[in-house]
Amino acid sequence: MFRIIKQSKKSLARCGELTTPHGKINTPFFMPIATRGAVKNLTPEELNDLGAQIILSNTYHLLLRPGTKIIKRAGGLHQFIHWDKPILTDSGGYQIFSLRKNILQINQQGVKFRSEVDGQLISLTPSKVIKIQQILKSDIIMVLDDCLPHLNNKKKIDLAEQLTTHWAKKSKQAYTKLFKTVKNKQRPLLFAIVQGGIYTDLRQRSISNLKKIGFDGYAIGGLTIGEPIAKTYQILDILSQQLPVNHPRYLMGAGQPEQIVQAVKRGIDLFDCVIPTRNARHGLLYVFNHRVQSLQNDNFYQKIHLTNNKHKDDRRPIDSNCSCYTCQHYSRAYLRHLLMTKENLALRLLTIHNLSFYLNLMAKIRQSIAKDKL
RNA sequence: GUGGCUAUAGUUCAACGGUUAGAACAUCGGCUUGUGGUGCCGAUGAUGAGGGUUCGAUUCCCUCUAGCCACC
Repeated sequence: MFRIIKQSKKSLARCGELTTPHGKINTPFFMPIATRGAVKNLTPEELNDLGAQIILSNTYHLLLRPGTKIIKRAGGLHQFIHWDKPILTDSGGYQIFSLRKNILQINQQGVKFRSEVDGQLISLTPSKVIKIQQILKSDIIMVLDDCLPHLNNKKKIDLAEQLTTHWAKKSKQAYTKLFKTVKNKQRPLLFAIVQGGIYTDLRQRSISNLKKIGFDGYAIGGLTIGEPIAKTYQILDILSQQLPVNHPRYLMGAGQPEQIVQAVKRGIDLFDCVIPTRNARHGLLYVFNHRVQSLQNDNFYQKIHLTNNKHKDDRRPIDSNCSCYTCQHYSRAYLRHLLMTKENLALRLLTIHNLSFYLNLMAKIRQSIAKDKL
């Protein structure tokens, strides 16, 4: 399922190969986000050309719309959205966090909440969430988890960790039952989620209990949600000592380019984040700083605010060293014009560039690990 | 040419005889971490010109200028 191809001699970074029903993924890898079944503004062909090996969709959002019935009739999510490579489906645990005010009840059984779409009462249980992801024909199934805002007191974080672990156990039971008769190669992977906030002892307890249950991969939740970044790295340092070495590790929701590099050095294999796609839509573009070769230096990239007046008549591309479609054909002046006049083409072209940057970053990371430079 | 209406920020509109003339959009700058359907925060920026009444006028009066409408 997961094979480590190269372990860096310099850090805990490693290159790996993750096998799923819809193909293999070379890690470390970044998953573009397709919450509702589409990476905003791009076609699957464009994603493929950019080098995307896997995308992330969201169980919660797809359950609300269009609903499992429609996707089931379409033959699964891959067929429905015309993407034949792997898909990871997030469980909806994060939406418990971000949509907290819609929650009516949360306990060992699961969570009850009002749909923000039409107000109807919806309940999710750990096993139901696994079942939905089976219907979607997800390649990597995430367990339901309880992710609290980081400012909560330790007692609450403690309870959320216990609840997450309890749900993980229920998830594993449901998963085992559902896929009992499925051949190994057809079987989706099941990932657990480590919680415990910024508390070392809670994180350790979380990992220890999840390892006992046993999962295909281990995700780290509840980080980069507002805590100081030094704290994030500190927790990652501790987690990297505890997580099973031969299983893939996924840092959920992070982050900025330098954060990805730092996490890779601490043994993380998978990432997802809204930053490249969302920032592209708001005119914040990422470019490599070609004078800085080492990814160890946080200045290896810079950000361009395309809406800034200084780009008004700039005939250069966003990055003259970038080979993406956007940089090959369009000037900053034109792209700024498209953005300022709200032409849809701007969103598409800028998304192409930022995802190109992120996917190239991951390729550079893999190359650096191969050469023991990271 | 005659009559009427209008004149406030780059634009569209508020306001009131009395603190520092508001808002939206635009512009300028920043933010966005498992995406709550293109979001959030902040900044710059105005009473057409001249005179009069008044303690005080963007507000009331007069003249000029400009625009719009109607009539000839």
